[in-house]
Amino acid sequence: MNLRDLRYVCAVAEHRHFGRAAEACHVSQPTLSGQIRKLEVYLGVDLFERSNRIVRPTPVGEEIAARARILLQQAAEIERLAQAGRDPEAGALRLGMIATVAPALLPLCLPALRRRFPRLHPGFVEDLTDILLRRLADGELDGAVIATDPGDAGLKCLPLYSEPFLVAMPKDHPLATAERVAVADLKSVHLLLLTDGHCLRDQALEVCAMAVPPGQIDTSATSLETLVNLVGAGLGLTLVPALSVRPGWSTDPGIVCRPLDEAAARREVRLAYRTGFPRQSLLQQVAATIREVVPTALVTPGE
Amino acid sequence: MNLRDLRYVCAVAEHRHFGRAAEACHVSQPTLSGQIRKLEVYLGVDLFERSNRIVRPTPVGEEIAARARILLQQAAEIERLAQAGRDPEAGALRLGMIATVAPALLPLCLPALRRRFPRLHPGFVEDLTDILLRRLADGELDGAVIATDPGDAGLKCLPLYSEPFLVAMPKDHPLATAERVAVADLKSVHLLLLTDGHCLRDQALEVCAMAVPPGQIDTSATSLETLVNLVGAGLGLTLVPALSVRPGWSTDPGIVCRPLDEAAARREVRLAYRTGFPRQSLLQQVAATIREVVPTALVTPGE
DNA sequence: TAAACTCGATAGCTTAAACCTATGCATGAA
DNA sequence: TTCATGCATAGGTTTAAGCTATCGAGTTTA
Repeated sequence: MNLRDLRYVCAVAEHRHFGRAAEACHVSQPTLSGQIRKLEVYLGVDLFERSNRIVRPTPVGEEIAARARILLQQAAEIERLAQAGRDPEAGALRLGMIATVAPALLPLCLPALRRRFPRLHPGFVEDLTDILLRRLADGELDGAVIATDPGDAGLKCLPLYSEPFLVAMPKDHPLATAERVAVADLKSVHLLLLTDGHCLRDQALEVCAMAVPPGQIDTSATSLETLVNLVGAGLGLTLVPALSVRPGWSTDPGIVCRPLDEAAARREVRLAYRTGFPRQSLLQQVAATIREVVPTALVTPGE
Repeated sequence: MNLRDLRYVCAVAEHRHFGRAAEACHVSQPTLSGQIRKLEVYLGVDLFERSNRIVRPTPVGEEIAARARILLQQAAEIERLAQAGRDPEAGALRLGMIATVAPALLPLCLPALRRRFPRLHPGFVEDLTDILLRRLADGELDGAVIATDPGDAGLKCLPLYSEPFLVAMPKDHPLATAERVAVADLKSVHLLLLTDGHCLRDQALEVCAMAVPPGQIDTSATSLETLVNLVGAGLGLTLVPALSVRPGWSTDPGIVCRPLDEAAARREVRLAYRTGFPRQSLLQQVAATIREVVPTALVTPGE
C-alpha cells in the first residue's frame, strides 16, 4: 500500500467516476483503474462496485476512503512541518556558556540576537566547560560559548572575540598607581581564584606562570562577582576578563582594574559546535552577530 | 513522499544506525541511505545528523519521525479494516421485502440467517416493489425479496420459492365445500384486493383473468391481515399466498383457504440484487438459507 | 434495430525509481 | 600505522507505474 494508492481511492470515492478521478490525479484512466484494481487485490476486498453506468464505493471502500483522507492530510502536515523546519533561523537553538562569559555577554548579545533572528528561540545554559562540551557532544546543546580549545574530536569552533585579562585590586593597592601592571609583579601578590573546573582559574594561573598556590584553597570562589567582592574586602588580587569589568566596581567595592603589560594575557572566546550539526550556517550568523555587539577592540578577524 | 520513506525514517530514528535500520527494513544499507537522502532533498530539511560515529535525528527529524509513526499505525489500521471487510459474511446486509412476503417469511428466515451467518447484521425494509427496486438501484439496499421480474437493467435475481395462491373465504361460503376451487368460479365472486402498487393485487387479477372491477376501489386494503379480516367479515373473497396462510384464521375470523385447480396460479418469489454487487456469493448463500426454511413443497430447484 | 456513445478493463510498451553488490572515504580504535 | 566501523557513492538489474491504443458491455440516439 502506498500514499499514492490512497490518493487514488479518495479521488474515485469523491468523483464516483474513474475518468474524472484520473484527471484529478493527473494520470490516465487505465493507470488509475489498474492501481485501484491492484490495491483491491492486495487488500483482498472490493473497494468500489462498478455497475455499468455508476461507480459506488462499497462499505469497506467508503470507510477506507474516509480514513485515507485523514491520513493524507497528516502526510501533508508532515510536509508542511518540513517546510517550516527548512528555515534554519526558526525554532529552538540551545546554547551553553561558561560562567565567566554568560553574565557579561548575555545582556549584550540577547537583544541583538532577538532583533537579527526574530523567529529563533534561543535557550541558554550556564555551566563549566567540561559539562557544556559533554552536553554538546550528547546533542543536548547546539552550541557552546567557551574559552578553551575543545580538542574533542567531532567539535569545531567559530572565533568570537579575544579578551584580555585585567588585574582587579583595591583602590589603594600599590600596583594601582601604575597605568599597567607587569606580569612579573603578580608573582608576589595573593591571587584569588575561582573553584576548580573554571577555565579562568587555569588561565589566570598560566598568565602568572604559577602552579596552584598551596594553602589558598579556602579563598576559591564560584563566581566572578564573589571574587571581586573578595578583592574589595582586601583578601587579595585577581584577574578579570575585560568584558566582565563593571564601572560600578570602582565606586561600590572600591576596585580598580589595570591592564597587563603582556599582550598574550588574554583568552580566546569561541563558539563550539558539532561537526555534523545541520544548522552551521545559522551558527556562523549567530557568531557574527555576537562579534558585532562586543566592543570592536576585542573582536578577532573572525572566520 | 511515501509510506516506505516514512518507515525508513522511523527505523533510522529508532535504531540511530543506518545499517541496523536497513536490516530492520529488510533492505540494504545503501538503499536506505539513498532513500533517506532523497527524502531529505525532497523535504528540503536534514532529518538526521550524521556525525561520524553517531546518527542523531535533528529536531525536525524527531518531530517528523513521531508523526510518521502515528501515520504508519493508521495505515496498518486501514489494512486491518480491509482484512475484516474481506469476510463477506460480516457487516451489514440491507435487504428489502415486499409487504406480502415479509410478515410470513421474516419469522422463518431470520433465526436461520442468524444461525448461519453469526457475523452478519441483516437489516430489513418493507415496501412496495417499485420503491424497493429504486432503493436497490440507488445502492441503499443490497438485495430485495420481490415476486415479479425486476426487468430493470443492472439487476439480477436468485429464485427463492414458488408460492401458490389459495382462495380465502368465509367458513360458510359455497365454494368452501369443495377440496379445490376452480379458477373459473372466481369470476363470479366479489374479489377483495390490496391497494395499487402491491404486486399481489395485479397477480390476483391476472389469475382471475379480470381487469380491475369497477366500483370496488373502496374495498382495497393495505395489508393481507386487513384483507383477511374483510373476508372474515363477509365482504368478499381474496387470494392469499400459501406462506401467508395462518392456522388461526379458521378459528378466529372463521376463514378457510382452498387451493386452486390451476397450477399456474402462483408467484415466483426471488431475491433481486445489483449485477455489480461485490458480495453476490453471500447473497447466494442467503438465498439457499431461505430456501431451506421454506416448506419443501414450495421450493424451486434453485439456481 | 442499428449506430454512436460512454466508461471501465485489457494489452503492450516505455520509463522511472527502488533495489542490489561492490567500493570509497572519513573517523576512531588497536 | 593498520584495522574496523559506518555512511556515501557508483553502476547495473528489476520491479512497477506510467502511457497510448483498443476492447467490450451497456446506453442512448437516430
